[in-house]
Amino acid sequence: MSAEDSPAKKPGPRERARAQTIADIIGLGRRHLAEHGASALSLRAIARDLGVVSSAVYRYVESRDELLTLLLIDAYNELGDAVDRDVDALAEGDFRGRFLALARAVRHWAVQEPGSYALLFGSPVPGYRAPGDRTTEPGTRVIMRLVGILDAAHRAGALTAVAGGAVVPQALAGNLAAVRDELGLDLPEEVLARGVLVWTSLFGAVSFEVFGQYGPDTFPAREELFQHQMETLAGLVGL
Amino acid sequence: MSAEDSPAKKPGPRERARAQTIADIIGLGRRHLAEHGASALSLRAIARDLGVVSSAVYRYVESRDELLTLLLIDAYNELGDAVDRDVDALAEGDFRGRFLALARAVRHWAVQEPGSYALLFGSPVPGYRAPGDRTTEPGTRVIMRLVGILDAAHRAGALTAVAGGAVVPQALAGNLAAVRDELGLDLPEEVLARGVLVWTSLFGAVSFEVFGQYGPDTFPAREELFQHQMETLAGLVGL
DNA sequence: CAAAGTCAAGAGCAGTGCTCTCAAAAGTTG
DNA sequence: CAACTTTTGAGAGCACTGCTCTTGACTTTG
Repeated sequence: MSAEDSPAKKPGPRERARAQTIADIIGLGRRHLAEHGASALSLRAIARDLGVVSSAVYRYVESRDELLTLLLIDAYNELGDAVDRDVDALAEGDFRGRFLALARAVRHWAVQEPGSYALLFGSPVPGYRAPGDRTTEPGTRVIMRLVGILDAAHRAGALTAVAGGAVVPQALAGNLAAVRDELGLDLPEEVLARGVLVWTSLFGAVSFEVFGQYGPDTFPAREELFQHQMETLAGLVGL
Repeated sequence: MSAEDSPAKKPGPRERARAQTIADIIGLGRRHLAEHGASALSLRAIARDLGVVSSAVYRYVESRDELLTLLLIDAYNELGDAVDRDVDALAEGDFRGRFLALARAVRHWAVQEPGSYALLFGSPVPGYRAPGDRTTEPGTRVIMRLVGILDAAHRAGALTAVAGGAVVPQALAGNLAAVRDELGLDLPEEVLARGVLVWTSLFGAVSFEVFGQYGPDTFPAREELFQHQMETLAGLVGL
């Protein structure tokens, strides 16, 4: 975090070259991620592609885990940017449209970058634990955006009351209230609970597709399937 | 593949010992899976635990991928058995109860065997592709059971009509009709579509929990959260 | 211009999947 | 029971992995 403690001293030709090399490594890392999967990420292979001996890479990246962290942050931010872009393209008051755009953006990015998606939302990499202080902020951008849409819709009175809501048990209501207070939201527990369900369901649907859980040709109309699922989920929270 | 062409000749002391050794290897494999993750599965480590040199293991398991396949089938069947057990414990006509039991069984097994769960529903293992002819049958047991419950409920007229159903687009309706015919179901497209959503959402919720997507202490009441989510999903399909 | 800092290379350690050869053990058969 | 056949385990070896350490060269800076 406090690596460059001098906020804006002078870039210098050296740090520029160094930053460029690190960026190249991340780029190659993403390619390897997409082609061979997260846990097959090899610093040696990256060094080869970089035209350099393996040990040289350690000058720029502390370890394989460090590279994984860099890729994690990079991927989270790319996903977050993609979501922001598509959501912001719609009117602020178009809550349902914004939710559907968010969902489509997640799916689109995931299908296009299955390796990175697997790193973020797939099985945890065996010996690796993400450093929370650097990954939580980028890692929560999508859910923040999602609850933001819900909250805005609720504040605008645009959420239609949903029927057949099961009661939220005491313990869960407490957790939800804590989340609401921490994020400064205005949503009732029932809506927040359904929002969490929508969140997990969205990624469940995307994961099924990206990880190949559907049969090879059970759902050729995957786009339509996903769209229909998201519309159903939108209805579930009254959007 | 057609190793034992004589269906039921004589077990023989040799094949018995061999089968036992393979069973031991699978058992150790499952332990390693749980402790170090799917892609860190090492035949050499298993050989060590087995008290044998690495090359000896290849006498029993063709390759690392073959062992992965064996573990995959084993895990699918364990999950299937767990689900069957819990579902069958309830009356045939208790459709909603059976669905909730199925969901709880999936979650329970997943939490208890995160390694195996990750192998089945997490990121695909880099160089590995499951042989469909041996894994599809055990791999579809849960969804078969789920649609079975839905179909039975529908045939019994126990599915309450759900409001606000988005229309199922043409292409998707075709896919769903094909699935329905192939499985001999009686469900209308709208219900089947929602059934698929429930399916993916169930595993989305479980994956979030098992893969640690929730913050470390955002939802201490995970049991209640899951239960509430499943009840909401049950309502979604009219159960 | 020389000191300080940075860099790539190479050797080396311990681990991996997998193949091969060879001798011992075990079961099967006459 | 002895001879034969099959199965088994051990060991060496290949190519790969992450990572560390030392060495020599190169660039930037005071």
